[in-house]
Amino acid sequence: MSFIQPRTMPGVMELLPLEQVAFQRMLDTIRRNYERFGFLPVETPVMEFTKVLLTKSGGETERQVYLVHHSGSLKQDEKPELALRFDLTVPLARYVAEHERKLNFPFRRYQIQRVYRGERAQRGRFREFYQCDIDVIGKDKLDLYYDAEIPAVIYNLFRELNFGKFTIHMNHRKLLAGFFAYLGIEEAEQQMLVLREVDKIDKRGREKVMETLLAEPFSLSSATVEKLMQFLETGNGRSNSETLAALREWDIQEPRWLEGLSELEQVFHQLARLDVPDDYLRLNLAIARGLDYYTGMVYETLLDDHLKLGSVCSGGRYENLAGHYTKSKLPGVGISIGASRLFFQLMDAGLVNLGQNIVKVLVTQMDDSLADDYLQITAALRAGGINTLLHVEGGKFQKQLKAADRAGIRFALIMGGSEKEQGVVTVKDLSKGEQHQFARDAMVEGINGLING
RNA sequence: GAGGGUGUAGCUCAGUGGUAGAGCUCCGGAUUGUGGCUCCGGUGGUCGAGGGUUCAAUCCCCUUCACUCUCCCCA
Repeated sequence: MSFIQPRTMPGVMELLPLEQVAFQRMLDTIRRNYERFGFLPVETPVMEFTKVLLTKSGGETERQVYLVHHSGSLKQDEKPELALRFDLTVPLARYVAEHERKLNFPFRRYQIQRVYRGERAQRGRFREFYQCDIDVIGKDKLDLYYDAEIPAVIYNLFRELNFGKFTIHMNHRKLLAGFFAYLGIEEAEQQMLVLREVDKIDKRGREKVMETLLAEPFSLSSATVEKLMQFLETGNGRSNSETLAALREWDIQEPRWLEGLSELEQVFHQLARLDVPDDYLRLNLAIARGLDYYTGMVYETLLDDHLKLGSVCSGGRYENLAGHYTKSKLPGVGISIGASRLFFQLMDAGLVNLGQNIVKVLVTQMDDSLADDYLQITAALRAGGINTLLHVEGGKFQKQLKAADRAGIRFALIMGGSEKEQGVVTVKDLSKGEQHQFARDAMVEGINGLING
């Protein structure tokens, strides 16, 4: 008998139970913070009509879309009617356009679901992964306040996620566009290419990037490159307010520049009022976040002690969410956390605590003649809201403790003949090696005290 | 889409032209009511698959599959 090799397709993240517990915790924290800021949950189907998904078509995304058909449906040479979503923004656009009349604007939604991309397998890169998005969508216009609120969400969320110090890097697309126009680089396409090059400074080094920009196909003048670098490095060694002041000194009259600069000033002003400490924020003129549809503020969040992970949360402002589906103009601002990649990388870096089981107590079986008591104790603990497991298999007591320890169960409840006589139970805290005794009728309170204390 | 790398035990990897080892894991034990440490013992591999050279291939050659990395792009 030959077996089929049990394996998953590459590019999916399948976890062991305790890892899953840790991952779930992370998602819970994200959800809790999103809700605290008044975002409402939305879920959309994994599949959408291909027509709906591939509106903007072309380029990288289309190449990565999984098309779907069921076994009876496929007519040869016909593009399947359905496809798997590759992000949550396009489904959101469809959702908002479809339910426009029933939604309250500004519409705030959060969405934590999996998306699918036909990626080449690579470390930390998935074909199926979680995105945790929030967006605020306005009708016709959307107050700049929301652009400030976004970093406030990030700040509160990542504080609670507790991955150490982090920095929210911010930039403004209009400021960039204005500056490029000032440099004489008018075409958006060309700006994108230059920005992409600039984005590689960390990887390739400043000199290399400058060389590239001077050479074909960019062929920028050395004066232009000089100015560009000077601009991009404005924030280096400066506080955010100093950077803003330094930008003012350029004295550029390009309208987009002025608008971007003024918006940045307002956003930083409001962020201070929202109690987001300035050292968690950084006006970084060099970040440009790929996605072309951003038109205003852009955000990237980096963990200070793990810069290699890259941005763990990014997003920005866009002019019109659902132009393909409705006449209404729907500007928005939002962010996305790639939870699967983030979790995977944190696990890789040893930053995920995998020791904690959601099961808190293992009721051990010291004495077979007390089996009925163990059943009652187990039921009582569960009734008291404590996640409890009964080690019905019994066996050597040592092995029972070992089983609890290995499973990451913190407490072992022990009751042998002597406890039975005294009407008490012994609770061993395996994480500390301490033992406590509680009266049978006070054990729930006692254990809860240990869990919370 | 372009270019590299690697396939030997559950995991991480050694190794030799004469059909294989280590560490970790796992299982059992070290006086029968106390885990993690230590010690002892044990399970476990058609050496990715197919073909070729050879008396003989895990090792050499060819093919293939799988995995993986970089670029691209992104979460």
